[in-house]
Amino acid sequence: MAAPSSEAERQRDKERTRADILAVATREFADKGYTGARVDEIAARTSTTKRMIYYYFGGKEQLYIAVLEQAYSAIRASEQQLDVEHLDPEDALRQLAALTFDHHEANPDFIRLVSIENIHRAEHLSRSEILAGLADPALGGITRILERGRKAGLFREDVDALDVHMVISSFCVFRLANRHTFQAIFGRDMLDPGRREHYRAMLGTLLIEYLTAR
Amino acid sequence: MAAPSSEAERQRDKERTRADILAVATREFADKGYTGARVDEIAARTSTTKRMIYYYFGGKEQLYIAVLEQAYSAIRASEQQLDVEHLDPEDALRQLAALTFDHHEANPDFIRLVSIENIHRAEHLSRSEILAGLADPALGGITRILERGRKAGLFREDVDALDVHMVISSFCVFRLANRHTFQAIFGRDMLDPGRREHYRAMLGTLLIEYLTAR
DNA sequence: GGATTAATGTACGAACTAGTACGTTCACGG
DNA sequence: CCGTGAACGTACTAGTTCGTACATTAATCC
Repeated sequence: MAAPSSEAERQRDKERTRADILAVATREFADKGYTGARVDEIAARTSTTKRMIYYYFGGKEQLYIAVLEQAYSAIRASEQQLDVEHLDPEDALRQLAALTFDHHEANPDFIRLVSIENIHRAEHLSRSEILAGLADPALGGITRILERGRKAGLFREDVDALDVHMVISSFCVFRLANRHTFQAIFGRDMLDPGRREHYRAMLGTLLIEYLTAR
Repeated sequence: MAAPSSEAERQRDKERTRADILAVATREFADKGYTGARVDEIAARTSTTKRMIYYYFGGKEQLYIAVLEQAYSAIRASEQQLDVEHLDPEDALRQLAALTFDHHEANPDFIRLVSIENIHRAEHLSRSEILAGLADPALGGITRILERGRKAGLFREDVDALDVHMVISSFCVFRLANRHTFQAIFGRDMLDPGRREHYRAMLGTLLIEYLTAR
């Protein structure tokens, strides 16, 4: 019975096992934090065993770093698909902000991982090798829009792309990351679909009014 | 040798022991997170023993809740001291934003506790009894400023106090809570003293330009 | 000033958790 | 079709961590 080496369904599959572990680990770490996550729990939810986690990743910490790297890479990849060069600066920025808004809302696990990593003072991310490639995708688009806007005399000069990125991120990240204490204290769910458009538009206007002031 | 019951230095002091534990626990929880914090470590850093943690607080979780409650109470108390009724709406809002900015910067442990509590989906804060008193101090000032600004025809109508509070918090919280990954990725320290005034003024202008648009 | 209780210290245990030693099975090249 | 190594499973261990039983000392009340 010749081996069906033509992929599809093999009993032993390096890639699939690795991906399975990584997916389960992502949920577990995002859910419980690095310290709260349990290797045994991750193992139990995979279709393989704990032994394989150590076989493929080496240990809990390396697994966590692999999770972080995959999560960041996925987000940045989707950010790079943005094309707003054909729009005028104001609309371009509104588009970009709205897209980031959508991205964050669609990826709550990523936001949680970022929060968790910040609790750990980014000690794992700092050691990661993918670090170098993360800044550009996030800033490139903003930089070009800002340049065009300034050349047209529309935008103020005392703000750089990183500042703009920070405002966008603050707004989008806070809405997800802090929604639980916010909800507990103020009784408002920042993710309520009925308020979604309000916030999405608000961020764009906030940016534009600030950048075009005077 | 009659007892020096006139306070000052007693060997056994309910209040002092409790306060000591609470202070040490605040640092430990803010530093390591709820799961990462170690009861033994907290005990070791107090001038008393682990036994006392269980004697006064009952357990790790109750201690954590006590830490949360104290931290929130302290912050809200300082917020209530704000008095900007004598300023015109624009300056009043700028003042309020700047004060929040300063508060957050001065209390990094509080910000970390909030992040940590959000990772746990506010399950502890939700059960706390001080919850009811937290919303008002944070919103009262903004509500009054907004009202005055609207009556004067200065401010837009489609934004409420909670929205404004959210923008202020996003900005201030993000700057502290996410500074580590931000620094790792972009190489910029959002807490750099040289950029402090820039960000502090930026938040005020951001709000005012948005609220007074058109 | 003796009894009572509040406050404190010590030593220990039961449960959990990351990691590993060792054994097994499947795929694949020759 | 068989040897070899990659992929996988089981059972265990060493160390940690929350919590407590038990013993003790200081303050306070009558």
